[in-house]
Amino acid sequence: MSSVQVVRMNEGVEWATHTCLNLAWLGAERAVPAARLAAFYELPAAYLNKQLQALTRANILTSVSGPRGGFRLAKAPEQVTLMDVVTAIDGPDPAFRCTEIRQRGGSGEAAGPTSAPAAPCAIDAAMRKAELAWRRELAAQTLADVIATVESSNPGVPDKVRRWFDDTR
Amino acid sequence: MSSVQVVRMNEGVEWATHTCLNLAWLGAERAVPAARLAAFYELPAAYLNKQLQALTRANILTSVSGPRGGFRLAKAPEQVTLMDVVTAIDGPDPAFRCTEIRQRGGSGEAAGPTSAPAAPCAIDAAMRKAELAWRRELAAQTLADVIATVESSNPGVPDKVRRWFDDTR
DNA sequence: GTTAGCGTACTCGGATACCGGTTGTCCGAGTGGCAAAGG
DNA sequence: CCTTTGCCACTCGGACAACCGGTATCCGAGTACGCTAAC
Repeated sequence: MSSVQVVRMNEGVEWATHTCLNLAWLGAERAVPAARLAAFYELPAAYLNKQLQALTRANILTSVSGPRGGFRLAKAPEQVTLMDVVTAIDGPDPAFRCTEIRQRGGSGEAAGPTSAPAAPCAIDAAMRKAELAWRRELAAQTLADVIATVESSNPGVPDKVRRWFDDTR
Repeated sequence: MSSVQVVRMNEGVEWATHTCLNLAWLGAERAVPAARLAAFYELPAAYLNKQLQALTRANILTSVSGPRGGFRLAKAPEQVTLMDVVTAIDGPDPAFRCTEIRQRGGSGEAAGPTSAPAAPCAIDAAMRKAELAWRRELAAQTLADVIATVESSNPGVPDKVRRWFDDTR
């Protein structure tokens, strides 16, 4: 009843990040269709396609249409931060939106000339500060960092990925 | 089209926090009904009531029924962090939920005995790290800190609040 | 005058509808490759 | 054998529907106050 998990982040973020990792392991030479990328994780292809389009708009991937087409990384993994990916999928807006309710009702009118430039909302500032820390932490981690972590704790993964995408040619 | 602001936080967080500030300025002696607290910001009373119930469940407020009833702060403002408020309203679950898609499809079966205890998901770890920074920042700010900020940049506010709640007795 | 009892009005609390947005799906536009035909 | 040309299959891209969770609302349970009436 009370556990309503509201701050939920878009689920496509997980898909997009994993897919970016796979694309990095496969190299930026050949393009991989969305359908194949989706099949690797048994995801709905059309919906993953939607996420990849968002990544393309954000210049994280490049897309090429037609046969032999697909997606590939637009930059080196060192150049793409997790913040970039999250922003591309989840949008650029902050989680906490100050709607300035303090200006309404009781506090608003009674203060004579409303023109008094109210100081910035302290609550908004505090929330913004916390979100900034979150963004800074996300921006500090690149795809290359995540790749390094995976390869160190699970060295076989890159080969396995390459093998799978080659076999099911 | 692309700007879909997905990570949005529950709007009630703003209402709840502002209301907590007002309750702090009014003192913890008398209880204030949800209807009056809502009227101050011209908010829908029944819905704010819902948020205040959540704060009560989290032991941030105490509620008393009947005439002369209402809500009051359960602790000193120094004892309540913004993290407490956000958790009470938005729920305790993290924004990023790792669904472990990496276990499915191509990577899952082919690795012989699936029993191999896969290392923790690196993406999940990175996201969790960022969220931890966010939580730490929220936990570092108490209601008292926010109050101090407001009173320093806008000294008249506390009196104005008290006056309004006294006048509309 | 005092006190016990009752009615009433006010408040929280949870159960109940409504709506916007994420999730999921589909079809059209564009493009490169392949094959066949002609030189 | 080489070149050209037309067709076709494959891919992205954005438009369309469905389901879920936040938004908003309402009515019932409980309580303290105030009034009345009896002692």
